[in-house]
Amino acid sequence: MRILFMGTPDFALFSLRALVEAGEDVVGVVTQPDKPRGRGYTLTPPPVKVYAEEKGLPVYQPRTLRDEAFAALLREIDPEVIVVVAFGKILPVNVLEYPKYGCVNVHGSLLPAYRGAAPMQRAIIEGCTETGITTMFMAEGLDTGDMLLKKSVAIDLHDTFETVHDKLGECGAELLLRTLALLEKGEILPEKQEDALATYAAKIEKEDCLLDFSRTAKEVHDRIRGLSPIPLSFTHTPDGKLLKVVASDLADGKGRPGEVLSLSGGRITVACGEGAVALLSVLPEGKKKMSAADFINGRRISVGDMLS
RNA sequence: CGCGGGGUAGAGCAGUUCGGUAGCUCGUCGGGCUCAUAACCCGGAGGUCGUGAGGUUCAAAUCCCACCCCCGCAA
Repeated sequence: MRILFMGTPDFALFSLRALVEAGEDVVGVVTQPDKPRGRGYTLTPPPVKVYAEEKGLPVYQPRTLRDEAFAALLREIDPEVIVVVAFGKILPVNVLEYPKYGCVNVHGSLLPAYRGAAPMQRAIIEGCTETGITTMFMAEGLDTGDMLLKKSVAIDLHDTFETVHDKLGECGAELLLRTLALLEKGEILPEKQEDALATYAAKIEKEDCLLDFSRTAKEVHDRIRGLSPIPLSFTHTPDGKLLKVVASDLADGKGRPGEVLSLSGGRITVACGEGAVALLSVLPEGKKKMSAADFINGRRISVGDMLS
């Protein structure tokens, strides 16, 4: 099959790499335009572009898919199937309808749960013990298309966005290959989503990252790991400085929510509304990630301090 | 020139405003206490203070100049 791949970040790379390594006929890669990022607004290419160029694949970075220029490009490339993984743009109807085999999307949740932008993070934050990958045909609505294949992946108490992201990335790649193989043979049965059961995983906003220690220890811990290592949850030390939290664990103890209960064992134990969490690794404002032990040794925190 | 923080012993920091060759916590090494210990006590080692046969000065980690590197925010 002539495959046109559309994707942007690292998550999409798992799938693109799998296609390439499986010898699939990837005839083109569409990704977001380079964007100014980081200090000094350096123009940075998306990960998918970097990889695609390494492999000598044609890369396209249209500003919009909704013009005649892209329609013409599509006819020129003439894909039989379009694979979309974390692309970051909505596909217009004319694109959705173009390929003979349709547009296949790899989504990081067990649909219809967690439709939307941040399914992995939301699943962890909400304490799920299971999530997964769904491949589906793309439809006009947001992640509403008919489902093709599904595979679940466990989330354990110490998984983070990073570990789940990688597990699902690999799982997605594997499922994508199987989906395409079955699709080509016509041996796949699309299944409608039960819209009544749908939930949404909204994009992560800054306010999602502020820790609320009045919640239960489990909820605080789930939020910390669901946002680690990107973008990281945060709180503030008594001097008003930002303190991001990289890693945590559940702990024993009780006190006023946000109160630092103990600094022993290289752990910063903080009281929550119910129970306590131990901060194991942090990122102070203007500094780099460090262990809680290092932060403690620098004397930047004392027992009794309130984090907010 | 988007905003900002920083480069001082293996690690995390203080000291720089008011120049006078450096201190804290941890680690490490040795000794002690203890049934024992990641606990405690005593002692030690370890630093060209990012770079510059730079500038100012009797004297610079501390002031000035240039350069290199790291990081946070915002996108």
